[in-house]
Amino acid sequence: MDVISLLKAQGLRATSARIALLHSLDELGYGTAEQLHAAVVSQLSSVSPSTVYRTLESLTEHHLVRHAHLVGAAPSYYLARGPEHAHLVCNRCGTVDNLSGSILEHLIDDLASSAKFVVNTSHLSVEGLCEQCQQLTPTRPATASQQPR
Amino acid sequence: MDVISLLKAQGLRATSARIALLHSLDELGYGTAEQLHAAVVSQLSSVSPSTVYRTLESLTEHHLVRHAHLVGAAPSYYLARGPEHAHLVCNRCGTVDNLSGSILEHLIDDLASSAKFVVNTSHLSVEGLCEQCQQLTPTRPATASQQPR
DNA sequence: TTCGGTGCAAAGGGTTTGCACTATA
DNA sequence: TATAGTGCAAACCCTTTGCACCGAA
Repeated sequence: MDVISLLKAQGLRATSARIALLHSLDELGYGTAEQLHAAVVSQLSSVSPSTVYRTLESLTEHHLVRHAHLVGAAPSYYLARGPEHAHLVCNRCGTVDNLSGSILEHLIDDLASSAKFVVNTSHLSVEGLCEQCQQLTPTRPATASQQPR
Repeated sequence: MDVISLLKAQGLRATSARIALLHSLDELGYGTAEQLHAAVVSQLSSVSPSTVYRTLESLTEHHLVRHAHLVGAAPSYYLARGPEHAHLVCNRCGTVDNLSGSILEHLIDDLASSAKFVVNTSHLSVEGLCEQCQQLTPTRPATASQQPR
């Protein structure tokens, strides 16, 4: 990932904090502000939480980053690659999968025709059990997180 | 609504704060802790926020109340009547509709077969535009709330 | 050199907790 | 009367903001 070009193409300065944040997002896939702050600090000590919050806001405005409400209160951020999509969140292992393409379209069409409701795709996240976790536990245990605190 | 019997059936004391909270939930349909606190205070002055939080927790444990993450960070609480269901939330007017029955089942079956994902119904809320709001505005304005602050 | 970006510390808002008091049963 | 429930105030946590300094361009 040429993170520096991405930033410069948006007229943003390629600071070490931003580079580290984009790399963290690339590695983690998804992360809350707190999780990302922890990840950035592990690469680059002494990055303040406020920088992470401000950077996420700025990157979101410049369409390099998007966020979704996956689980719990805090939004999870991710790199904006490709078109907006919905998310499948596993309540057991915390894995996040994209929900897009024909499966998503079918779901949208279905709700439009049966409930007369136009779904806002970018805000859609569906919790449940992924294929692997279905085999492990028929019952749903306490919420697990991909990145435990 | 015989709120007092509901409480006593659960071995809970029928205090004025709890009665007012249950009545507020009945009237509002859905509300965050803050919205419900405002509603309770308007009926019964001097109910502290902490009582509302503790009461919502207690009522949830006793299955009189459920909550969903409808919009934004704070959970919205509602009276637990009937089986658990999903929600359709209009981003424009804030209306919350139940998503249940065959439409919901079809959606669940669809995701199970196409994405091998078992949906957690009670945590599912779908944002978008309700039928009325589709006719008013093709574009999505700033988030409105059913109960503006 | 300039001004976008950052760190620090303080403020802010919503939620939780400890403790003494109240009021239901 | 006993104790579940409450009010108050403080503590808490996450997030935002003001301001002076730093460093990328």
